[in-house]
This record gives sequence, structure tokens and C-alpha cells, in this order.
Amino acid sequence: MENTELQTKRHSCAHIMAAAVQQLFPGTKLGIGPAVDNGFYYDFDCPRAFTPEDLKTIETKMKELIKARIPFECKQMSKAEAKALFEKRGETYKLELLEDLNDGEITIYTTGDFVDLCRGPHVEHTGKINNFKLSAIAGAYWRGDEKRPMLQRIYGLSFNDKDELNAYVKQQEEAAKRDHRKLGPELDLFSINDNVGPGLILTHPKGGMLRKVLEDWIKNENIQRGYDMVYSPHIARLHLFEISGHAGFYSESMFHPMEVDGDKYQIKPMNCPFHVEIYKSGLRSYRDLPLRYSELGTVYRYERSGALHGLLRVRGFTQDDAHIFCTPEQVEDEVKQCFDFAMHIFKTFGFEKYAVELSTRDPQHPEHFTGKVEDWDRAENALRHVLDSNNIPYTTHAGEAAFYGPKIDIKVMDAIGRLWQLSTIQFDFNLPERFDLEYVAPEGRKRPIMVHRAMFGSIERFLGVIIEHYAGWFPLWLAPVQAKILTLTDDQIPYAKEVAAQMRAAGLRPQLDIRPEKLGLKIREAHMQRVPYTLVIGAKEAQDKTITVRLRDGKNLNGLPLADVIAKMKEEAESRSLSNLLK
RNA sequence: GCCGAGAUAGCUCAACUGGUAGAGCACUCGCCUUGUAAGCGAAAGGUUGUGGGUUCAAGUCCCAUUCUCGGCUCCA
Repeated sequence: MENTELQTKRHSCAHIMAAAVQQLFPGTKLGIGPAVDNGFYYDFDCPRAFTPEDLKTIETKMKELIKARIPFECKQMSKAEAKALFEKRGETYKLELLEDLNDGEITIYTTGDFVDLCRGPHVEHTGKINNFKLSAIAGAYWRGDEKRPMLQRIYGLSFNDKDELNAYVKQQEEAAKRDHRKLGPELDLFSINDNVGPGLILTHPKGGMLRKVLEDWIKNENIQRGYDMVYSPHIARLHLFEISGHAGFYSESMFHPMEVDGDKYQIKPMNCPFHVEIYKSGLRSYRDLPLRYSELGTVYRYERSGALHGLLRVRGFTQDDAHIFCTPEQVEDEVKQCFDFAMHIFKTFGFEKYAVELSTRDPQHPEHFTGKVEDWDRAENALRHVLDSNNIPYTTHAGEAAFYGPKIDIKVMDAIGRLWQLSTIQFDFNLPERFDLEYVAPEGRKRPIMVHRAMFGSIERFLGVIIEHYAGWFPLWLAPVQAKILTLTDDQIPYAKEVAAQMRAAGLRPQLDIRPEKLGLKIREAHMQRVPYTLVIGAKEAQDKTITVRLRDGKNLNGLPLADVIAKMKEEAESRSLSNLLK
């Protein structure tokens, strides 16, 4: 919260909204009402469901309160006094919050008749509030706990001035235009279909080409970094997941097993146990380590229906998964290599905004975590050391580690500022134990360290993120159709076909548009399909064996020699350039 | 899963308080041979998400259900 003045305004605005709501809907109980990134919210317990029309009524009431310039008054009081006050007002949620506070640190803010348990600070009076807009109604569990009552949350936007507010609204509109759920079907990349089922993706030919390019690239990157490629089946005996522990700890996220010949089979939610079994298929020496098994492994997880979100949260997805088995001495090098790999990917795709999170165990609650303390210490230090020595800013989340090991997660920001996890590097002290993994060291049999890692996270999610990141304007190496060849009249068809053939021979992906339509129409369609280069062929070009290239911004490069165009495009694609070489 | 909103032609949307489901674009056919973001015309396209109910009459009202969207929770 960098701008404290704005945060104060936002929080005060939340109070005014709550005051308005309590005036309009007497008996409404208060939850909490903090300032957030773009404004504020307040949670209410009101028997009547708020409607979008109510937002307008509440806004009007808020404006009345603002006009009245009601002072925000702070009162210090004892716990007993505060308790009596909120009991009288029937504010059961505030009473619960009060329980967690110590005597002597309780402050109450009042605004006219409105009373709130609040640390403050606030603006002097309601007249200081302006430039806000109530934006949404949503459900939210009391204290974020799904076992507690669901309250109604009203979100509001609030900024320093009108321009900032308008700019924010504008930015949200722009972001909505690049939403992958809209662009994906528009660009014919993928669809989700009711008959197939929620959270299950149909990848269309163009999306398929994009995915193939991504998969080829990541496989090669893996191989160059010393990973082996393995494959594993989509189903396995449930028994496998009983050994791994997933059938116990993870069963809520697994599809129900199916009956086969009196035995139970499970569609896989994870690739790890398979890779572990590959490791176990032979006796491993310390000389063999590290072993790095990689697989584009498709997994199926039962995600709760309300959690599904386009390509970013689905029920069937393919992880660019890998498991590294190594000695304790090798751990840090391996983690560093994984981290460098992730950075290489972000650089290749041009992601500038990302957040690194280190999740460690909570030493207060050792019972939540499996494995030896010295292993945890070594692992956490390795993760921390890699981040520190690379000067990577990160946030540490104590207690957020998985029960089986600490991890680094890297999230990137989508078009509308939401963070999505892509890369993850996780230690696992659980599976080596459960599967009794070993390697032979000079001093005898030892347990290897196991590291899970995914770089894209899931191919589907990565695709969703890059659709939004590029707004559909993929760099040439990724674009499913790299150039659209447009003819002016039927006379140019033979030359257009020759151009397409030469481009294909050079490894490029052209597409012909030889319809007898106006050039303007063809250009419009090529542009809307976000094709990087539009190649125009008229009588002149056919005659001279040249090409007129129309760039994305509308600029034309007239009469370039065909061979030059192909060479430049080839260079641009092969170098995975993020900008056009033809310009 | 929970709270709320929604679902009408391939897409974007219309149809006032219940009274014969329409338009633009796309698709198909015909004409136009076209020089940088939409040429003209015609035809076709629907069991209004699905299943019940109320009514003389349901896209519209009621119930159930599926899916989608905004959040919560959870996560790659």
C-alpha cells in the first residue's frame, strides 16, 4: 500500500458506503470493509440480496452523506465498552473480531449514526470523499472460510481524481478486449463445448499449430538442459495413488476411479508417481544422478465448477512436468538451473511483470509438514540462496509450503492484472519416502532428493496467458498463420501459389486468400485474424516476382524481392524475435 | 461447492406490462476481376440451454436442472 493518503480515502469511502447501506437496509450487519488495489469493499449480512439497481440507490445515499460533511470521530475504549456497544447494535461479526483484540488497542470510528470497529486512520469528514463508483456485488465467506456464512460484498472503485478513475475503467475495457476467452474463439484457437464438458478444451487447428510450436520448443529446451523424455499412461491402478498418498490427501481433486476387471483404475491427477516408478525400475548409483525425467503429461483434476476459468483453470491439462532426482549436494545447482530456465522462458516470451514467491514451512507447526528438519533447512536455504544470489525480488510465505516440501512459484500478470501461476519448483520429501527410493552411494544406500518442476505450468494456461499478453498478435515464430497472401485478381493465382510453395519450403506458414473479393475486405479479414504479415500480389508484383508487404500498423513495403521477404521472415521466426525484422 | 447475475440463428443483439420470434454480420448461391480495414442482390438459417408446471395462450410467469459470467474458496 504505497499511497497511504489514497488508501485512507478508500477506507473512509467503505465506511460511508456501509453507513448508506445501514440507512437503506436497517438491520444489515457489518463484516469487514478494507481498502484494496483499485478501491474498497465492504461485506454485509443482509437478508435481502442486493441488486445492481441497489448500487445506484446506495451511491445516491452516499452522495447525500458526503454533502453533509459528517466528521469521522475516533474513540478509544475498553474491550468491555466496545463489546457492550456492538452487542447493543447487534453487530455479531464485529463482536467476533473484538475477541481477537487486546484491551487498550480498541478504537471505534463513528460517522453520524454509523459506528465501526476500526484501526483508522480516516479523512476528517465525509465531504473529503469523491471520485468513487460502486462496481460489483459478489458473495464472500465470512473470514474467507467456506464453512462460515456467506456475506454480500459490494466492491467500489476509488481514485485520486476523475482522470485516474476514467483511465482505470478504460484500461479494464481494453483488457476485456484481449481476454483469451473472447480472443481464443475469435481467432479460432480453441473452444469449450457443453457436450464435451466444462473445463475441457477443444484445440482448433490454429491453436494446435501454436501448441505444437510451444511443445517442440520446450522439449528441445529440456533436452539441451539434460532432461530425459519419458511418457506415462493417462490411467493407472488406483493402488499407485494409494502408495503416493494422493488417494488420501488429494482425493477431493481426483475424478472418481473406474472399475476394470474387479480392480480400480484412476485417471491421473499427477505425473509424479509414474516418474517415480521409472526411477525405481532400476538400481541407481550416485554416478547416475541427477536424473531428470520430463514429460508433457496430461492430467485430469476435478476442479470445483465455480473455479473454472477459460484456459487458465480447467479440468484436463498438460503440464510440462519434470522430476529431478539428485543427491543433497546437487540440490542447489539443480534449483538454480530450474530458476534460470524459468527466467529464460520469461525473456523469450517478453514477460516483464512477474512475481516470485517462496513458500516455506511454518516452524510453529511442524506437524503440518513431513520430512526431516535438516532436509527442509537445506531445501529452503537452497531456494533462498538461488533467489538472493540472483538479486531476484521475492516474497516469502511462511507456512504456505506444501506438506511435502518448500517451493518457489513464479506468477505472471494477465491483461487485467490478475496473477497466474506458471512456473513452480517444489521439493518433495514425501514420495521418495513412500516409494522407498534409493541410490547407491560410496558409503551405502541413500534416499535421493526429489524436485518437481514445471516451467509453463500447463500448456493450456500458458496459451491463455500469452493470448492475453500479446493480445492475439503473436510473434512470428508462434503465429499459426505467419503470412496471408492476397491476390488482386484471378490472374495472380499462379504466382500466389508459387509464393506460398516457396514459403512453405522455407519452413514458413503462409495462407492463401485467392477469393475474387475486394482487396480492402481481404486486408480487413487478415488484420482481424492478427496475421503478422499481409502479402499483397497484384499484376505488378506477379510481373516483377516481388511482394508488397503490409505490416500490422498499416505501413506498406512496396515491391520487395520475394527471396528477401522469405529470408527476413525466416530469420525473424528462427530467432524467435519479439519484433518485426521486415519494417 | 457457495452467493449473485445470465443463457434467443454460427457471432453480436432486439422482441413494452404473457398475444404470429426479428435485424446486422458470417455461411450458401448469383453478379462484380477488384490496389490497402466491410461491393451488390437473393435464399437459407430457431423445439428461445434442457425437463416439468401455470395459462385459452409462455422467449416472457413458477419449479428443477445444465452451462456461462462476476466474486468467495481452492489451485498448474
